[in-house]
Amino acid sequence: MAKRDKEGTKQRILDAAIDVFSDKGYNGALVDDITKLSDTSKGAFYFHFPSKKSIFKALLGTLVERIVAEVDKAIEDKAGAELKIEAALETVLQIFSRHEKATRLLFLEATGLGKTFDREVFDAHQKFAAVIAGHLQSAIDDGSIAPLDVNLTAYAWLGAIHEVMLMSFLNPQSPPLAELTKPLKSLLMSALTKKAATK
Amino acid sequence: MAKRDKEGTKQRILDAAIDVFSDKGYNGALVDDITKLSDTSKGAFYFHFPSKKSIFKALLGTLVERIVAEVDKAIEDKAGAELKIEAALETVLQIFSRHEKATRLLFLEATGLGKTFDREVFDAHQKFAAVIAGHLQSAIDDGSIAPLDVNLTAYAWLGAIHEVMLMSFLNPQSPPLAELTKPLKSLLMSALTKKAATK
Amino acid sequence: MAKRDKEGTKQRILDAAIDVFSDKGYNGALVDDITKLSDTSKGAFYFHFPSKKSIFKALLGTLVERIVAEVDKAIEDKAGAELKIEAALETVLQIFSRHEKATRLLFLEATGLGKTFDREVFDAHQKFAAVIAGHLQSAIDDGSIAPLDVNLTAYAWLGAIHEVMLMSFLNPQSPPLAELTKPLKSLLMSALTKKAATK
Amino acid sequence: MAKRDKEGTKQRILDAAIDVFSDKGYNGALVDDITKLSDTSKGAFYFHFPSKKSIFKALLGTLVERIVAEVDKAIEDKAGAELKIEAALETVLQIFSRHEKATRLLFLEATGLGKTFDREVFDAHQKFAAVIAGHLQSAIDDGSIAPLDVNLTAYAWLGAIHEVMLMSFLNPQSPPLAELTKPLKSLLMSALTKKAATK
DNA sequence: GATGAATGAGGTTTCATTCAT
DNA sequence: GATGAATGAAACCTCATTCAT
Repeated sequence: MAKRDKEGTKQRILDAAIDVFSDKGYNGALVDDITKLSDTSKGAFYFHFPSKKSIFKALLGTLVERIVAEVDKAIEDKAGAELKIEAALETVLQIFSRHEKATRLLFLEATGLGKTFDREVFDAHQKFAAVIAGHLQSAIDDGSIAPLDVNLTAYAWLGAIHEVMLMSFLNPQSPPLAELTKPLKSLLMSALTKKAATK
Repeated sequence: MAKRDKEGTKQRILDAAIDVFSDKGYNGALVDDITKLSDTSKGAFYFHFPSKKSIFKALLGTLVERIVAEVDKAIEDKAGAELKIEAALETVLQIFSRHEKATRLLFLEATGLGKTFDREVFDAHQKFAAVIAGHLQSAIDDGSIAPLDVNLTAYAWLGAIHEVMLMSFLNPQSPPLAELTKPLKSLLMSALTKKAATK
Repeated sequence: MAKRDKEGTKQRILDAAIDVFSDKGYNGALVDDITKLSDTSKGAFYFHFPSKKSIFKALLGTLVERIVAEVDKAIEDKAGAELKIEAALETVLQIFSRHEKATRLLFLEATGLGKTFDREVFDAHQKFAAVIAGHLQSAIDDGSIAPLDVNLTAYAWLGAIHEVMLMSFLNPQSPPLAELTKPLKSLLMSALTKKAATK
Repeated sequence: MAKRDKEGTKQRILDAAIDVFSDKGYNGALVDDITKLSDTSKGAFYFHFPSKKSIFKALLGTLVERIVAEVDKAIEDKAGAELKIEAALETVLQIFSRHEKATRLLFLEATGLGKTFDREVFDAHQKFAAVIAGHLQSAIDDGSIAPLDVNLTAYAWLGAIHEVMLMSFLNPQSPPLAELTKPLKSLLMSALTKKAATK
């Protein structure tokens, strides 16, 4: 009906949904908010998605994959450089701070919904953790760092990142997320025992 | 059902509210659920609290203070021992895992509600962070550990703890939170540079 | 419990009720408002009155009688003077403007309650009309004015008075009720054909 | 029940609302009563009106305008005849007695609601008074009647009409409003000093 | 006589979902 | 495919009334 019909109604709805959900939380977001923002209609919404729940789940899945893919690609490019794990960490932080809304949605709004989305939240977090854990493991395998519980560490890192982001969102006086990236990376890295490139 | 208990009714409502909110999330929790569980009535609920929002806020405030107090006391007792900061960390973890419901409420259910409770969530997290930051600072001051950004570290730790707890809640196959306590503590501690009691 | 216990709890409640009802209307007035303003309690209220409805009815009856009595007495004193009917009219207007709250309650708040208080409202208006009609009749009987439908005239006058009062209450820029008294009296009187004291 | 009528639903709701409000008063009228009588649904009601208050206000405004317009038109037609003011008065009375429900709503049910609808009630009465005052002024201007306070007179007349209507509604034994029309008109007219068509 | 915590029926409003067009 | 008026279950909250103290 409007301008760029190119983009496709479904995509416009999905885009609007990210904004609305990340702004108001799952329950606070009305289907009407989404249709208004996307300049579509209730009918269009329910033509493309069977329910409000379903679009939220779709969003969770999609976003995780999209971000994980972006992280993977970015690391791949950067690799070879210093400690791969450091690159991974930096990339995750950068990408999270770039996709602020999506991240907020994945880590904040998706939580606290009772048992409704437990499965999806768990999966999402797990996928991120898997990326981190994978790179940690490689670093161990190639002897860059001393062995450690990669799983626990991955979740701990994820949590640390999440919390720092949360506080930066909530605290208007906090420095922008971008500025927190470097010190946070240092902090997390410092927990690793660097195997001195012996010899 | 009768006029019993005197002050008891309000407390019973608060207790029930913790259970219901931590079980179903803020929006999923019905005022009716709370009154049923507390064996009171809608009227009693609204006599003691002006709204559903208000009891939730009251709960957030109360729980933070209660837990922070418990942590403080526990650390005080233990103090003198090894690295105080280690005691603090261990205590936090223990207490969190003991007050599972309250913690779940503070760290999970209170999030994802749009901007409704931003202020309260922020305050709650800040108070916990302040405890951790405080002990980190003392450790720095007395030369136990090398200087670092105590604030950032406090939030990172809080997030790490939170995320590990979250995953342990969500993943039925995860080991109980209690078992994760020790390794998590080690992980977090390892980020600190212990000033070798030189010489 | 409070100061002038002399006045009696029941009376304090009745006084408060006039204020609250005339301020907020019947439905808008809460039993709690009345007990708060009278510095008593729900228990006291329901000890003295079986229901909210009942105190309102009691009030209607009481006020009408009190005001009618005051009018009667005032006229009696003044009588003999000029046209009795003019004295009556002036008195009614004066007394209404003195008991603004009671009047507002009787003529405004008591209306618009569906059929609930129809009987009482009808009675109240009728009693006032009867006073006016009575004096009109006397004036006719003693030949001061030409015969006319005293009943219809009485209601018309009552309505005219009521409406002028209403507008003066609602319109903040209206001159005070007291100032409207004289011109209104003239207007109403001018509808009467004064039998020139012939001869 | 279906999607029929297009614009019809809103009008059906408005029509039903007039009936219900004039029957039960504002507070006594339930939104459910209105939806039942209009054979629609709660959803339809709240789709068209944001609140119960709002439909009531809408009704007040609409009805006044509709009736005032009808009066204006009727007078215009009749004009030229005798005293215009007499035509106006007769018309108002006729129309009021024809729109009994609407009138009841405007003059009775809208009152006694505390300060909630003061503004609207004031406006409604003012608009009616303005019509009357306007015609009175013309009569003065063209020399038909002697000068007088047109505003005060307009309100007094409105009140007289209102009260007579009210009593006729409340008193089951009262003659029908139609029969009261003529005598009331005479009464009100008799207050005017007819400038003898001199010479 | 008085208190005020407690009751619970009932009211207004919300909002995901449906469906005729 | 899209529209948006309509549905109605369900939620939050109100407030007259009760009753143990």
